[in-house]
Amino acid sequence: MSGITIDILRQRLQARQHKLTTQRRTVLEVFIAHPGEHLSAEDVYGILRGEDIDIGLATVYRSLELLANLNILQRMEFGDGCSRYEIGTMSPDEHQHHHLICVKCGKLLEFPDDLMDDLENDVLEKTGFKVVDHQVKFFGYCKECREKLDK
Amino acid sequence: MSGITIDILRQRLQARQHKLTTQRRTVLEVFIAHPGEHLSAEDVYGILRGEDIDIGLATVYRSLELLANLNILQRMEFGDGCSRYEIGTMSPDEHQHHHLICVKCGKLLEFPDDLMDDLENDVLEKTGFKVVDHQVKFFGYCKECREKLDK
DNA sequence: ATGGGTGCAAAGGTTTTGCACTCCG
DNA sequence: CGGAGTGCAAAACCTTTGCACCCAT
Repeated sequence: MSGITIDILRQRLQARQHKLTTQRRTVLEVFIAHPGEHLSAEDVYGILRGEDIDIGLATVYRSLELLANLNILQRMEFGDGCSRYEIGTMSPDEHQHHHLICVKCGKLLEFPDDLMDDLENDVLEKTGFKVVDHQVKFFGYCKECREKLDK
Repeated sequence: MSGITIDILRQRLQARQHKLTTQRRTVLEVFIAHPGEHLSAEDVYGILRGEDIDIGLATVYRSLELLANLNILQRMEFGDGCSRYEIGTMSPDEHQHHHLICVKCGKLLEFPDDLMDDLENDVLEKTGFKVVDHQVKFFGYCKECREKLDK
């Protein structure tokens, strides 16, 4: 449950004197309707086109960047040549997840985000760097691929 | 101390029946000569050009991809529009580092990689996914930017 | 009404690819 | 020698930008 709503978008846009346009609302709605997916600009564009909603690809790019700046979406790179976005959590306390990437089959799994607090406190104590967010990618072998290897 | 040498490159190339060319050796030497830097293809190309070494940009791209596949280089994205590479550690036991990215000034800091083993064991127990490598990015405010904010 | 936002197309930047030539094994 | 590897330029992508028009506020 992400907790992000159009109302939150409206509030954060207002705080920066930006306008709530149909396009920006629509882009966010795509992410609300596709929870857990890591969508690229082209993905979002395609989904909207499939719903017969007219929007310019450049506008999708601009909306994604804006939504990321508003901390509504989180931008990430999986090395497939394009940026991907995922709906972020509403509060920093809510649990995010790590990404597990199988180097054999390429599958992307998720894992609840825990145990990072100790590490972040350690960073603050030793460097003075105050962590507000993190992104963790694990590379390895998923269960299925490991079972195949064992054979 | 990364421990990666040209000999290791030779070995790993041989294991896959690939050839040790001057270009591949030269690209790796750039990383050996620039420890701790996160170089893009263009960076490597520029460095070699500055040393009057002739190499094609496409070859740099191909070498980087190959070296990453051989687990000699590690590929990473910092959201500046290009892939960057860093020399990897020779053994999984050697210590890597996390990346701290200041969202205010953009500075990139590093932090010794510890405390991840518990998390990786947890992943294995709960999902069957065997982690062999990880990449951690922390976003936040560096010491200098925090001091400026406090004023 | 007015300035920010959009759409389109063109430009920009990174990375990949086709093909003839080179050179490692 | 033979085939993998290289260099070059073109192509393929992803993303950004300029500008005329549109529409939230």
